[in-house]
Amino acid sequence: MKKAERTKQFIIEKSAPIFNTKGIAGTSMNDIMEATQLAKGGVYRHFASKEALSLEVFNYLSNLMHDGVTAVVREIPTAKGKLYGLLDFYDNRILSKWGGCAILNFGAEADDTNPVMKEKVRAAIHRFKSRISKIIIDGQESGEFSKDFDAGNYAIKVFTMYEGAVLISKIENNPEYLHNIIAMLKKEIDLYIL
Amino acid sequence: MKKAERTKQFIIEKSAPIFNTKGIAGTSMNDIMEATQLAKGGVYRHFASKEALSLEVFNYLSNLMHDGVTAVVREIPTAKGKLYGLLDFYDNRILSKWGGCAILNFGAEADDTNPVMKEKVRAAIHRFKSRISKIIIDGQESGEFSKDFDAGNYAIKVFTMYEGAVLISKIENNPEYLHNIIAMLKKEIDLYIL
DNA sequence: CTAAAAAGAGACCGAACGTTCACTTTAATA
DNA sequence: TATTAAAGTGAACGTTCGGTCTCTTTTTAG
Repeated sequence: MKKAERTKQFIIEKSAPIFNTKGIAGTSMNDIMEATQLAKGGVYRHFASKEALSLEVFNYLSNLMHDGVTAVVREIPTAKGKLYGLLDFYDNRILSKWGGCAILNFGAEADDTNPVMKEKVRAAIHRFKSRISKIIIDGQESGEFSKDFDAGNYAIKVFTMYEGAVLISKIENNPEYLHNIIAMLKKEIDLYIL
Repeated sequence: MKKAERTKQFIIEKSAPIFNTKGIAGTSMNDIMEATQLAKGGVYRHFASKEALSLEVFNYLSNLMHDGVTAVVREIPTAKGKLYGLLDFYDNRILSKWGGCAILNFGAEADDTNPVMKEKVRAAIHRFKSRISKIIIDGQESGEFSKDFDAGNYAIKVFTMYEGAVLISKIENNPEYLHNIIAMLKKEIDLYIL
């Protein structure tokens, strides 16, 4: 009863970097068997299909990032500090870890072919944007940020520049691109501090 | 002697939207046969492998965009006009056409697994950035733009925001995201007009 | 400790995969 | 128009794919 849940989680964790680097179509169940050292039946007892596993893997990666940011942001009192902390988190954790951003990898693969995954990615993007917007609006209400700070606009800017920077950094093998983009995004925050 | 080249080009053009939407791993040679109405041997006479075809498809898509921008930019005299024209081109052509941006699609799939494709994507990104930088520098030399306009920085900003905007627009089925990002990028140009 | 229930192993399935090649058809040349 | 070279066909190959199922092993509960 408890073993099953542990094994299931184990499979998800071992599969995550594989799906995130090789893609869903590019990952075979043999890859999963090799990574988990389980036989076919051992994997298929916990997941109905490769597609079901891939969905749980995306959930796992998405939540991992979300929870990581949550832990960082919770410890910081100011809105500016929260935004800086969030940006630093993405600057430091994404590139080296598990083959980059899951939203980018799964999103680019799924958008035209996989409506179920596409919806999951959509939800993850929404959560990402909402958190940034909320921090800004809270900061405005507490008098930390100017009312000119357009929360929605900035959130989208963070998302787009961040995803683009992850892409170019990975293709160029150079984390400086992401680092510079994060620096630009920080600079923009400072413009609206009262 | 001439037929071969025509057929080869025909295969590339028919395959391009398939690879761009389904990915390399997600595209089968049967898909290509169906799209071209050719038999296996008819395709394999012109391409040594699926991988070879995918590389030529990326070249084709990359050049298509590049040449399209070239044609637009050539007709416009001012640097500001050229940048606006370039941005409008990407705003209008990418989303509806063939499943989005090839750099994003092929780049996200290839970065961890396909060094040959990765290098091709790298070159395409470089060409993209170089063109934008050059327009800005020319505009500075002609006295149209301020020397404060950081060409390299802006080029990277265009690339990252554009790719991120394509991603979110596709996932959300809403071209407005890309449209708004293009508008933001245009606004930034205006800051540096003398 | 024993019995029942759950978890895992791995042989097996049909289908789909990328690729090859002997052959037929078509296009180019003289 | 006849000849020949090139282009295209499609059956067949071995492999790998995702997935199933029976059987063994391990865990859990009484």
